[in-house]
Amino acid sequence: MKRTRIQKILSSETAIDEVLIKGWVRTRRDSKTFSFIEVNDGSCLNNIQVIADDQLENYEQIKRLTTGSSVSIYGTMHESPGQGQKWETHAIRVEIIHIAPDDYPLQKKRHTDEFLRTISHLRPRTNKYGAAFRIRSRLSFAIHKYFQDLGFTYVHTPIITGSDCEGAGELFQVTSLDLENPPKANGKTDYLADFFGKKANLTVSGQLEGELFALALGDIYTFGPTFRAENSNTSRHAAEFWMVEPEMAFCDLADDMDYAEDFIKFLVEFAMKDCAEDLDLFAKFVDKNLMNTLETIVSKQFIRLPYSEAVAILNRSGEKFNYDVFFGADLQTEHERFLAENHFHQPVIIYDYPKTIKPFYMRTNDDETTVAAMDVIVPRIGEIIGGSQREERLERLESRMDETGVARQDLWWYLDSRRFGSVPHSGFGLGFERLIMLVTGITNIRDVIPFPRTPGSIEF
RNA sequence: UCCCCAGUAGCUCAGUCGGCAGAGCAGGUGGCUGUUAACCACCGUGUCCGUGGUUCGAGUCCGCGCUGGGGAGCCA
Repeated sequence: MKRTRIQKILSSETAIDEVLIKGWVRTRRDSKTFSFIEVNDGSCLNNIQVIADDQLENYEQIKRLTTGSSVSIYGTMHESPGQGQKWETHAIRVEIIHIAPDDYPLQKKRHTDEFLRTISHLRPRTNKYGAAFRIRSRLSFAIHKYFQDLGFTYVHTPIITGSDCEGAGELFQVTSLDLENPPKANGKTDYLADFFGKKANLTVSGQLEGELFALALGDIYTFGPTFRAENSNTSRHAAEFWMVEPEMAFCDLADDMDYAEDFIKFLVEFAMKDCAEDLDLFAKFVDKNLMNTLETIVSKQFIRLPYSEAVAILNRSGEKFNYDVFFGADLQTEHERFLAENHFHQPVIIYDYPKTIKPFYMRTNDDETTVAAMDVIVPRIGEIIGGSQREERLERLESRMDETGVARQDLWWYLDSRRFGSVPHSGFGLGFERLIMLVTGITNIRDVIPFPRTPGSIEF
């Protein structure tokens, strides 16, 4: 007999005669002539309540079942006379697979997120983290569903890259050289002797390669791990994270913003429908205002605000900021959060930033001072998407590279895309962990990724 | 990298003015009960993060370090 997932049993409309349940004991309560065993198998948030009668041959052992122990239970399904659950299982046979000793670190009561982070190998066994990682899985699927249904092509851009000028932060170097004793040429490390014959790094973005495929396949997206060696110590940054980067040919900044807004709305709505039970845990215990926030995202049109107007609003606000706001200054977290949380109370897309604060590949606007860039700012998280229309005009692109100190010869292949059938195109990057934070109300990025990598921390 | 806060039992925390280390939960034993963060009684638990100092005496005050958290920058 095959095991039945608890999710399937509990969601059943009609009684299932016989079931084989395999899972882990969450808690046990003894009565006079029987014992209630709560079993969870990870397939859903809820446990199934098993009634183990004292007539069972191994009842003495059953009474020693501890939290965390693994069991296999064969029994019959019945409507539960008690409150709190529709179905329960009356055990015919309880096989104890493994008893967890009493130093099992997870207690039945609440633990802090900080403690659970020190036992990341066990935290998926808790309600909260089980729910978070089920949602993470469903949202991964939703990303593919969204783009595949629109006819986008999924592209696997490289993880190891030879270009160090992708323009987004510090890089992790990849090498097969012996770091204790590297080969030298003219007193310097000789990268000709390294694995690829030149310096290599982990990718900080698949965008540049993504553009090449958009200019061949039309609409593409990437979804994969991304690495930044920044010494960032915040609740919103990790050294290894997952990013979604769509890139669309024949697409201007307005279309780009339309996609970004529609995409976020789709994902939030998907989670609300598809992960209702898990989401309910977060609405109850993590963020009481979560459902309001999510409803607002789905129902309200995002505010679209040129950077210059954002600066004007901030200056008019009378709010005291730590950083001054003026045209040409990058908007700080405090400014973005003020706009999304205090001023508009909803997601805001800020666009047309001064070119002086943006990278070389963004398209220069007709005013010659701004570029066709956009950031999507959401309450509580801040920036969740950053994107732009790309500079498709070869001469403009080359002069921007010269201005910003990016060597043309290193990106000859990128420039080729503007040499042969160049077209207007746009794209953006969405931080997947930040999306999960938005959807669940979890406030630390370390708690939405199974085994977080941050400066000084790579356990598990 | 910078600023601020914290570190006491397996977990969550209290610890007054510098004077013998203490609760809840978890665990054990017994009881009660179609229970559901079950309940009641009893029992055990310590490198007070490390290190140096001040003091008759330091969990408590001071210096340094480590770890964790919050905020900022970098960004997704």
